[in-house]
Amino acid sequence: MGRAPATSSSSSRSSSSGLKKGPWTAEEDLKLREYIEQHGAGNWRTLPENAGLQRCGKSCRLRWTNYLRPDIKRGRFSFEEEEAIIQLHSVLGNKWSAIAARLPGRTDNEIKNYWNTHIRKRLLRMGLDPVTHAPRLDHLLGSTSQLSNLSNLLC
DNA sequence: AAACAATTCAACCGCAGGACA
DNA sequence: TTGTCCTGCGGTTGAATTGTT
Repeated sequence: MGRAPATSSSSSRSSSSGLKKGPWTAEEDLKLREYIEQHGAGNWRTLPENAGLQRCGKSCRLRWTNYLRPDIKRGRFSFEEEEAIIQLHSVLGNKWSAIAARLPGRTDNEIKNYWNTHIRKRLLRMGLDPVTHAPRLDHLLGSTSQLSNLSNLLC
């Protein structure tokens, strides 16, 4: 293994190699969409140059898979979808791509974001551990001091 | 209306692993 | 077997948006 990253490690919005970073413009979206519709994705590394984009292939692939793909279902998650995510997460854990594969039209990135911003908090409010889905011990005991007392007893 | 805090989510990074020469 | 290229994944960041005081 071991090679230079495909993209600049700089956090600036345009790398020293001349590649653009940050939010995509409508014009860039159009270029990428039209290119893939005509030629297919093919090689992501060479796609930006062929499509006339000042982006790295990785950025193009991410934009396509998470936003531009025609089969993506946008908008809020339904109650059924949310329940499905919780159920799948209890079995698969943080395997977001595996969960996304079972939810047509949803991307792993979208599910991961939704989990971290909505579902995780909902489970915590319900007194459930978002990792194990089991009732939280500290929540049941009501305070951290009681928890430390318990751990002292166990030692 | 303004300032500040909290939340959301698009986009990034680093790494793992498959394919291939 | 080893090194390189490429793709895909999970975790994280930070700008934009929304809510609260």
